[in-house]
Formats: sequence, C-alpha cells, structure tokens
Amino acid sequence: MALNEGLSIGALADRTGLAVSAIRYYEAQGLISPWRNAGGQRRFERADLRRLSFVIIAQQFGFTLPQIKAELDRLPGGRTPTKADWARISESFRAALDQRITTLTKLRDNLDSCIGCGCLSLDICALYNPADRAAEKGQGPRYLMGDTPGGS
Amino acid sequence: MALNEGLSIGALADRTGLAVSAIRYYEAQGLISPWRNAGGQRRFERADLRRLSFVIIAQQFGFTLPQIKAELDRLPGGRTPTKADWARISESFRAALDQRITTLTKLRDNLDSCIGCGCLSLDICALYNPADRAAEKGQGPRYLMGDTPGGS
DNA sequence: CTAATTTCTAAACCTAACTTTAGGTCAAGG
DNA sequence: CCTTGACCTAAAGTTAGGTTTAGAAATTAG
Repeated sequence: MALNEGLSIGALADRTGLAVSAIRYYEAQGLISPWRNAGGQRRFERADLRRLSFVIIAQQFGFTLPQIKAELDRLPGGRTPTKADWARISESFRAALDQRITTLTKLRDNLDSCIGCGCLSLDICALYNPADRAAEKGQGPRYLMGDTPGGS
Repeated sequence: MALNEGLSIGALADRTGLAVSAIRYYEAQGLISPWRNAGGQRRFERADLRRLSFVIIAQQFGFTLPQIKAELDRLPGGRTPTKADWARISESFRAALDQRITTLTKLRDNLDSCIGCGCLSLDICALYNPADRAAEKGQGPRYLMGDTPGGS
C-alpha cells in the first residue's frame, strides 16, 4: 500500500457497518462524493467517513436522506460538519426529538384515560383522532406515528 | 333502504374517514370480512366499524397491519374487541409505547451529552451505535459494530 | 326508463431506502 | 500467468400501506 490512497468501499463498509450497496446509494443521492482511482474505483477520505457517521446518526433521528443532504449542503463551503456546526445542528435534532417524545407521551396519556372504557367509539374516543388523520394525503406508506421531524 | 342491510363501502368510508380503497385493502389483508349483497357489493355491520376503529387507533401506536391482525385474530372466537378485551390489549399498547418513549429519551440524552463535542467519531461517539441499530428490522444487514481500534 | 353514481376486480403505480442481479472490470496472491 | 475476490454500472426487485386506473356491472336519482 502506497501513500495515502484512501479507503476502498469495502473497507469503508467495514468501518461504518453500512452495506457496500448502501454507500453507493448514498453517493447516488449526493451525500458523499468520493474520488476515483486510475481504475475507476471509489476512494474515500476521512471526511467521507465523518459524513457517513452524520448520516447514520441523523437517520436515527428520523430525518430523511434529502433532509440530511440539505443539512450537509447548508454547511459553508459544503464542509463536513465541525464541532461548531454540530452544535448548531444539534439544536434542530433536539427540537425534533422533543416533539416526537411529546406526541407519544400525549398518546400514552390518552390511552391511560381510555383503558377500561372499551368504547372505541368513532364519535367520542379520544384515541380516535380524525383531525390528525385527515391531514395526510397522497401515496406511499403511512409512517405517521407522530410526526416527521426536520422541516425548516 | 329496506331493513338492516348494513352500510355500503362508501358510507363506511364517510363514517371512518378512511378511503374506499383503504377499506378494500384492509379486507384483502384479512382485517375485516364484510358480507356481500345479491349484486356482489360489500355490506358492513357495526362490528366492522369497530374493527376499523381499532385498526386506526392501533396504527397510531405504530403497529403494523399484520400485528393488528394478529391482535384481532387472538380474540376468542374472532370477536370484535369488547370492553374487557380492550383493557387487555391496552396493556400491550402501553408497553410498546413506553418502550418507544424510553428509546427516544435515551437518544435525546445522548444528544445532550454530545452537543459541543463535535466528535462524530465512529469509535467513541455515544450517538453512534446505540444497541438499537442492530435490532432494526429492515431488509438489509444492519449488523452490530465491533470496535475498530487502531488507525487506517 | 335512462342517466348518473357507486361499486366491482385486477393490476399497475407510488415513495423510501435500499438490495439483488447480471454482465463485465480491476487488483492482489501464488 | 492465472485465478480469486473485490469492484464497476445499470436496472430491476423489495416492503409497507395504500392509491390509481380501466373496464364492467350494480344501484340510485330523476
């Protein structure tokens, strides 16, 4: 191994725990931009490793890939997040998390007040909440347990 | 409208707020079993209305349709949930909710302890690699990360 | 009775985030 | 040199939870 040739995709997969196919997919989505060696194979730098860590973490917070890309793109000069950036981004994460926790807790409280009532009535049950459900339209899976974070 | 002919699918859609297509889909998934009139059209009873209410509520709790079906199927005699059943089922819901809240809260605490650290290091960041990442039931590998001590 | 709604079925389409497959190419070991 | 094994691309497949479409039959309104 010569100088600093960077990591191969397989090595990166080993270090991140991601599948090779997932890393290629992330590149296709514009989340990372590895360079290519003479033979056309991808080579990754430490910056890519960091960006991927960021992706993995942000996903746990429920952000979609476009949202994560937007966050990375918003960094001045398209940098990889530094300590200062991270502090700013954390605010957004924290807010999204807080909101999800609040939503779930409210749902649980409704459940508690409903245990034993057995009503399941469309008209009066607090658990049945047409107002919230009416909002969502369109195709695709309903992952509507609470809210999709992100925004702004 | 003669005697007790039951609701048409459109009427049921109006009462539940569900789309007609969704109701047909739920039937295809075995969540409800309406009868058919002479012309082959679906007719729904109040029991179906209740089952659908149950489905709607359970979905808000994040249960998948197969899980919901399992819950409905487990009722003695395939009944629609009554007050007593509901109390029992609520336990299960409550537990699932509690766990979800716990997970999110832990994630938030990790975030708090990480704000300002800016590490995003695969090896030491607490946000990266919560035990949950391996437990995700997605299609892909998503395996556990062993520590990768040592450099590139 | 006729026109306008509803409803019927089956199959195709939708999104998100990937994986799998097919058919080659590159790189490293013996 | 030859053979693995890792890598390449493009396209199609996967899962969840439905929606949309097309063409035909039933029901309802006037």
